[in-house]
Amino acid sequence: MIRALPANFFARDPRRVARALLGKLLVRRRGKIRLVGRIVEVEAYLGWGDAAAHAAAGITARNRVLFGPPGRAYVYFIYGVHHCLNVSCQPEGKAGCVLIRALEPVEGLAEMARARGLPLPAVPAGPASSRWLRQLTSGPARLCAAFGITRARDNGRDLTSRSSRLQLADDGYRPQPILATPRIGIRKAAGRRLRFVIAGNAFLSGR
DNA sequence: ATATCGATTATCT
DNA sequence: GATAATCGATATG
Repeated sequence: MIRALPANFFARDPRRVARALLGKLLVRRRGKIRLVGRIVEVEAYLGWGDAAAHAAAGITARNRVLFGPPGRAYVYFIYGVHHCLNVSCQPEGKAGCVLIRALEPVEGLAEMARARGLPLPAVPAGPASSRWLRQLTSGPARLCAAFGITRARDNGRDLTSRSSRLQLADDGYRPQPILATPRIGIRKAAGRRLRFVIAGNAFLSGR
């Protein structure tokens, strides 16, 4: 039994949402195909007093989703190449979000591989294929590619509605322990420990 | 094993 | 005109 997370789940401080999102599922429905990944790494970006957050300079054409209702997809394009997925937090009018940084692939692996431009593995199991599995969704831009998430397609999308093609869902899994570390790839506010991971999980981004 | 670099564009100064 | 919440390729020890 899996159940979409309701809007009120996201209507609070991004730090609490971030921790609560670990172990939840990202689900993309495309006709008969279903893509599913378990969230293992996230970062919180605050609406106020966080120099690294896109919301820091106030509302702009790009970041306006952050100031809207909770539980919406904020998708941005970066380095001229990549997309990244966030979910808006806090009640409407107050900014904040959580960046989804890594997933453990659960369902639709062949579709994800195709979307990533990766060849199917010659061997379906064993340590050789764990490297291949890690390539699929271990990174914020990788998971967007695997799930076909783009700004044009998904920015502003309601992730909480029953009919949404893209959802965040709970299947009852409760991870632990959770580790807090500094966020990745930012220059400002680099010391704050607002990255949260499932400790020891094999599908975290980076080294 | 780690380090550096290029890609390519939206956004903001 | 500079910068960026990244990735993958290439170079080097």
